[in-house]
Amino acid sequence: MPELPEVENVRRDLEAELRPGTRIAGFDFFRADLRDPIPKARLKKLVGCSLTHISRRAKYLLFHTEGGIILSHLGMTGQWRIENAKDQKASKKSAAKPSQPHDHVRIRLASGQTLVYRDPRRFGVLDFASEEGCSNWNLSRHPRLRHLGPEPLDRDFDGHYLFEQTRGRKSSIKSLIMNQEIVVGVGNIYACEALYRAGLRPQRKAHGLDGPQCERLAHSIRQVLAEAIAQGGSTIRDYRRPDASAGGFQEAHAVYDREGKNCPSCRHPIRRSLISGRSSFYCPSCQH
DNA sequence: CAACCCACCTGACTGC
DNA sequence: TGCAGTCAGGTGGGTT
Repeated sequence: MPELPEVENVRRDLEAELRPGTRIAGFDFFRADLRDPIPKARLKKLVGCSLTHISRRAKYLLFHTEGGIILSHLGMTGQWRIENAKDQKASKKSAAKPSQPHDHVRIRLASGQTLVYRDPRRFGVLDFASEEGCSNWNLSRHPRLRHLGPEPLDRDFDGHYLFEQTRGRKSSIKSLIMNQEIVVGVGNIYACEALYRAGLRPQRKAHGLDGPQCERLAHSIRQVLAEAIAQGGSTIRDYRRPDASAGGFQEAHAVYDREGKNCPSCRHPIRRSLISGRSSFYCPSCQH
């Protein structure tokens, strides 16, 4: 579900809602595992620690506490929401039960707020990401983060870098930009949209792109992600911000999920084809 | 090794 | 109405 813009919006919304420095009062686990087992015992040691801030690396959310870092990946359908004390009063007799189907974990805070993780398909991840008692552990050593490429909005991601990465690569350019070892945060929606903006067909071989094309593509990736962040991300079906509101960027999609509809630029019908098993949308007239 | 296929899960939607 | 089939924003393990 969520790509970089959606995860970044969740991060911002949560951080804006939470009182800084609030302590973790407890955890409620309604599920032993998501994609992988949840390290309940490790997480429970964070009770009493204060939550200092929330950051993001790639599509991972990182909840920083005095006692370590909670790492969260939303998979396809993961959502975080905040319940306030008055919401919980209504369900206080069922405090040990989830308030919605597919609620898997609840983090109770001393402020009275509760962070709730919900994930119907359970493709998400919840992990503990640092050594006990050490909040400055080098996150790049974590097995889940170790192999990640650069952030697309950082300086080290540009056309030159992308050109270097495409050399000798026989995969499609779309698969390449969705490869999190090459560049993080780009999923199916934004890969399609960035390739449209760059005028490149998604099935083009990566090694066939020249320098200026890589320059255009890197620029398009950065641009589309930045715009999507500003619009609150894309809501196709499941994605919700922590306050349950939808994103707005789906209105700006030129090609994604628009098979048969008109290209906003030339009015040709948008086509869909499968690339590595993923639906890929493009304009046969504007993209070459 | 690079590049693919598929499983992992649930729910929504389609067509018969 | 129901039921089978298809598809979905991601990732990683196994296989070509």
